[in-house]
Amino acid sequence: MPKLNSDLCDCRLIHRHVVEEAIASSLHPDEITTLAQIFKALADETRLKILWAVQKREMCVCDLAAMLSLSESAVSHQLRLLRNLQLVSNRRDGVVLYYRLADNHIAQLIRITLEHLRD
Amino acid sequence: MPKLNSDLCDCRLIHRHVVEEAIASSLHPDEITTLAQIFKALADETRLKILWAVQKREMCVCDLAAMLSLSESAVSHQLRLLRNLQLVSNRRDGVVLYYRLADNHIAQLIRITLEHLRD
DNA sequence: TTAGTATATGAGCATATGTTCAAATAGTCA
DNA sequence: TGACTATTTGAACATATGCTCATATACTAA
Repeated sequence: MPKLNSDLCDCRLIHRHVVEEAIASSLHPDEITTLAQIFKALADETRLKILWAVQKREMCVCDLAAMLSLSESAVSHQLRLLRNLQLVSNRRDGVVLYYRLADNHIAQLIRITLEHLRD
Repeated sequence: MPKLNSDLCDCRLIHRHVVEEAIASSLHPDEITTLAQIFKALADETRLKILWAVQKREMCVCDLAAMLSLSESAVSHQLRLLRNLQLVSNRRDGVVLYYRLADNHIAQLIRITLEHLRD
């Protein structure tokens, strides 16, 4: 947990105990980093569309490129990012790589957010 | 809904019906935009910390700055962004502005995501 | 092996983002 | 009114991001 060091902090402190309490109940730095990472993955329209599409059935890179009207290279770059975060996984069938959603939490997260913004 | 125009699309099409089905079940462009916007707001460690802090009790700008070890200007810029998205709201008491979470869905979203990454 | 196909990768580039700094507002209190 | 405080704002700057283009890799089939 981060700790308030009043000697090093030259900020004005209007409500010291509020700040101390906020720091005490703050999230673990690792959790914050991971949270931001997940939300970053979802914070792009191309990636959202990819994740939404491969949630239902697996798709290959050129199909995704056709669907998105984007170059296969652009799609491949985004897939690498999603792969690195283990949000998608792939299966090779000959020359073709089929991508699918690897983490059902993610689809759920998108669906929940969608419901919230609909009401 | 976006529509596949095979005359304009020069992409290779390995599985035409898969692409068409993906396009048919794709999200509305406005929904995609709003989704990305919400996730973008959550895709930054500073903003996550702010949202997490003001969910419990309202805090003023300088308190947040002290908590985050950031300049008040930096915090103010981020608060403006969150205000524009109506994720936080404020209350003035004399010279001091107190910020609080305006949208409980957001805190819920963070909590849900947190639970998911914990297991 | 060789040609061909599907995808991945790296460099480069334009735009977006987060912070700092200096200056502007807005409210308070003498 | 005028000094003071809390916050906002705009410009500037460094870094991050998403795409394109050219090239490399991996597998297939002749």
